[in-house]
Amino acid sequence: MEGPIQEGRLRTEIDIESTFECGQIYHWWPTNEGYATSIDNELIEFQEWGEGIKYRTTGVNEARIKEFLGLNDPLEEIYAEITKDDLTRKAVQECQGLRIIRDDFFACTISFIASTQSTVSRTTGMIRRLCEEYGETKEGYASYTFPDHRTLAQTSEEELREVGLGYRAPYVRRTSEMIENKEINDETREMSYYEAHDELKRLAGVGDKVADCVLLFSLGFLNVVALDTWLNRVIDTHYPDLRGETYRETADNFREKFSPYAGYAQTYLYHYMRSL
DNA sequence: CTCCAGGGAGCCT
DNA sequence: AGGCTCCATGGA
Repeated sequence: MEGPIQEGRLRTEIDIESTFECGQIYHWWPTNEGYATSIDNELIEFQEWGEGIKYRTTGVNEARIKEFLGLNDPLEEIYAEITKDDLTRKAVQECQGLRIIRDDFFACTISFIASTQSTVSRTTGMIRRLCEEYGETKEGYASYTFPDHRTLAQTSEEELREVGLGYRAPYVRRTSEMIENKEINDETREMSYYEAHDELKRLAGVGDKVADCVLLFSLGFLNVVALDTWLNRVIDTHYPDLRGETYRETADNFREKFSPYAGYAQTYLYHYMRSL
């Protein structure tokens, strides 16, 4: 985080408001003109620009910025694949420019462990306080880095509870410890979906839903869906034939219907339903 | 006061 | 494997 300030512009279709506020990332802060966050231990701020976005950063390179924001995802092709009915058409229409990010693995995992049995706004508060307490910032930036696994592994459960994690505090601590000690195989990007899913579930506080969030919002598995209360409601109300006996069966049915971009279908439906 | 929130772990059958 | 209960805590 010591490099010179770098600035740049990217011509692309993206709506940074929905991209940051749709519940796929929690370590972000509002600025006068846009959004501040961190990527891989460097700070960055984005704002809208006529033909796309502009940014300034302490050192994230452009390729990583494009990957982070999902700018390599073919939006028009994705829209064509996931608009299968009036509901998905409406969701795409209302959320135009929402992109799925590739968050840092550790930040994403801890964030979704914190999100369980809570709300997006409360989780955002927890994660912001966690970053403000254990991460780093720099003059001129509104954001903080996400604390590293070593730091959180060495933080006590009581201290973690003070940022509002509640009963999730021991999970955050234990998972940080497991990652710090390389107790899980970190080659998940090279694995099949089921293999990677089961590997992630070995982490403390990570079950089916959180594992799928990490696969989708960090590891680039765009055909993965996270079955939460909102998507379950959407399925029961609009796609009852997709309902299976188990989490896996239902998720597989949904994934098959919207393949190969079921994760985009899920994220657009989630954000659209929550905006009503 | 009760209920619910981007669920998961532990224990039981 | 599948079902039940408890887990903090803020907001409605």
